[in-house]
Amino acid sequence: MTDMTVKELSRVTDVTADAIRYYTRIGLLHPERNESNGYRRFARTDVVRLKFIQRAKTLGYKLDEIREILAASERGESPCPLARELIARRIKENRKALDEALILQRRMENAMAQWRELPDGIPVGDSICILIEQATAGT
Amino acid sequence: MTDMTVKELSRVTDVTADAIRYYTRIGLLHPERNESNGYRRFARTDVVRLKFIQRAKTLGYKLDEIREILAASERGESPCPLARELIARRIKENRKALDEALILQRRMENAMAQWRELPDGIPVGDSICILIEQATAGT
DNA sequence: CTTGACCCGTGTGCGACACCTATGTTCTAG
DNA sequence: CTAGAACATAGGTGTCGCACACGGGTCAAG
Repeated sequence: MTDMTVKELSRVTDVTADAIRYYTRIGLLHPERNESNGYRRFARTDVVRLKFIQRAKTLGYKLDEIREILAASERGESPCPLARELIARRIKENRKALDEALILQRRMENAMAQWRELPDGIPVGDSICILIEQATAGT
Repeated sequence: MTDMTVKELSRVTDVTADAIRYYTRIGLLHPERNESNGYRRFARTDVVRLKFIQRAKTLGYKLDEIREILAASERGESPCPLARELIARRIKENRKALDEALILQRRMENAMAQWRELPDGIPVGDSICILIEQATAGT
């Protein structure tokens, strides 16, 4: 009786209907189905669950990690050790991506700065774009 | 006669065969086909082209941007104005991603530090994982 | 009863490949 | 000359987190 459709859950949680359907597909939510029309029927507990998912996402967890955390919780186990373990991995991986993005940023900015002194060129022979070739000459 | 197979081009350029096939599919390379067995046949110019693609990638260009640059070059136009324009966009977008990754990194590290003082908890009532709920309490 | 405004479900697309499967080809030993 | 090993190829699927498109269903107002 207190069940909600995708759209209603969307309004309450401020999560798009598409995202909710996606979460359902990958097993983060498991609504029942309305026999007559096949629509998903979400319970009140799904509101709590979905809000939790949003929170976990802001902490960097991936959706399949969130699924594991939810699963542990459903089994009555403490998901905390898992949460600690997983966030350590997220921190490490994000740092790596961060460092790579920083290096790329510097490389791009250096190239653009260097190019301010250089004229455009017409492709000749094996040259395709002199700017790009010049900026990556050392590789 | 001087044509190469995917694998040979792969060895020469140090680009995986899968990547070469992918580039072919999306139109960055356009090899001919061996009539008898359907294999791709790359010319010497494709070596230059593929090496250029690699260089452009290290500068952060996306593959469809590289395709535009190559296209301009093939038409005999200077691809340089385009290259300048596109790198400015890459710099902006990468900076945005970078900033978001930095914010996330801080959020994760703060959470983990905070959690060192907190005990694990068993899920009770609406609580799924007290650590995650506690760290995101302000949102 | 019909028109129109919503809403639903499933399926596809994105980016840049890596990996897998089922053939197909070439090389080698006997 | 051939059986089988060893290698190469093409095409398809999986990745991540959704957004978007398509075709159809539902419901109230007129």
